Amino acid sequence: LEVSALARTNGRADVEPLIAKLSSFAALSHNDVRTLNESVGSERRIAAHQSICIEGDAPRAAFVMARGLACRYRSLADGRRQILSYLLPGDLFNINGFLLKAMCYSVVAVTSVTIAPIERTAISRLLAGHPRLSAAIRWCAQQEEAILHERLIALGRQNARARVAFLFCEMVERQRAIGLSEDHSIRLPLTQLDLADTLGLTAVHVNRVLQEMRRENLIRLGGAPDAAQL
Amino acid sequence: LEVSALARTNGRADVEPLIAKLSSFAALSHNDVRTLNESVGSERRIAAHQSICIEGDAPRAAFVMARGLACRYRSLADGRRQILSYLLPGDLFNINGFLLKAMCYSVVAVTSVTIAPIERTAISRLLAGHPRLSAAIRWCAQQEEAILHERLIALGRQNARARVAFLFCEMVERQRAIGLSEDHSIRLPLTQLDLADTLGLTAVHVNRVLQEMRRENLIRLGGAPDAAQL
DNA sequence: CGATCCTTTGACTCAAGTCAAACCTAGTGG
DNA sequence: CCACTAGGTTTGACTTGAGTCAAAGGATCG
Repeated sequence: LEVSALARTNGRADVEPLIAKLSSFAALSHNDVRTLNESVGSERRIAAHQSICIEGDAPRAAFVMARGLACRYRSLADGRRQILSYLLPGDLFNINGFLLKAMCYSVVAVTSVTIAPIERTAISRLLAGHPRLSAAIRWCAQQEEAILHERLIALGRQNARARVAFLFCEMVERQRAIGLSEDHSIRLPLTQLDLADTLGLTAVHVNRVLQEMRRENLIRLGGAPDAAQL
Repeated sequence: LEVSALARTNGRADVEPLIAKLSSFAALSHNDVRTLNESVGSERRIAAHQSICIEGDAPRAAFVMARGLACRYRSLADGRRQILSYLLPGDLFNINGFLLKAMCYSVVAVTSVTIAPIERTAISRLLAGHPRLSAAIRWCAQQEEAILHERLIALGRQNARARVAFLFCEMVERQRAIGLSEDHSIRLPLTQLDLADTLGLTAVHVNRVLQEMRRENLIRLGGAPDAAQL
């Protein structure tokens, strides 16, 4: 919010990843694409570890992720937190946020992130007047729900090893889907504490599981040090 | 909304609970109510423990819960299962189901249940042509997402006691919201195994927690034996 | 009067948490 | 350049909440 000084251009933001994602549901018309482009405001840059919105705030706008990695989380009274989901380029969030009085979770940038706001009126126009876009967006929501379900199953019924494996697979699949990975290696700029807060574990235990997996050559951590972000 | 009293026609199903729920988001017009009534088909009765839909099936129709208690769940390869959410009267499900090729969870009736189908075409008509209804339905979806988030936090970061407490509170609140409970006592026709499958625990451990809570008079299990269902 | 689910109990195990210290960067600023 | 920090990662020793197994009691219902 404060960091937005660096906002890229005067013009509209990059909705390329979103278009790519929606297209994999149904081919969008030229008109659909134009509508999308006109719906988003000028993009905003947010530095890593900066809050994007905070639990309890009144919902201000919806956003499209253009670049980077962010996560939704809730923090508990005792200081622990639970990460609820990750936002990758192309993800929409808070589309229905205006219907509630307050955000019930926080969103923070994990890496440096660029987002493109979508105004309330643009959302209404889009959902009401563009059946195909509207369906595509509902399709995204269904997918997010499915991911939440998967995570619930992981936390409820899988041990630490399986949870870690599951999260890695999710991230690989999602990054492949939006063209951020060609093979099975991804950039995953999360700390072990982040993983722990996602998977309902402690950082110490995540560490042990990761070492085990490395020892078995199930995963390979490679610090490709090129700073290219997500 | 007394309007709906006259809606109990011969053919159509009882959408009273749904109307009540949507109304708590925004007052519905006479027209909205009529539309809802016309959107649902004739109601179907489903006996306890009968499947309503099965993971992998092609989505057939959306439903409104009219009476009873149902749950969505996924079963794992090793026979265990995870319950994802409960459906109470007034809850919609599978509204966006048509957008995926296959159901990714199963739904089963916990008690005897009556549901009212909504055809695909009715959904489209409703979402496209009735902004207020459409918003109300999106609002419901937001609430469901919030419940999923709560459950995720419970499974990820709370111990058994807190998970049980959380689930009971959720059910009390939800039943009060739709007028199924006046005080803080509810009908919760779940076995301890159901609770375990919801909370990521074992039935044995749920049993121990429940006993502890009873000993401390935090809860009181009362077999009010009148067979009145949800 | 079995048969079938649930619930309870007890003894034992184990996956994951806790605590605490050491180690490793990468970044900062003198 | 180098000490100084501050996150993040490892390690080891110990604890504990929840799972497992197995058997015994209720209910409920043809």
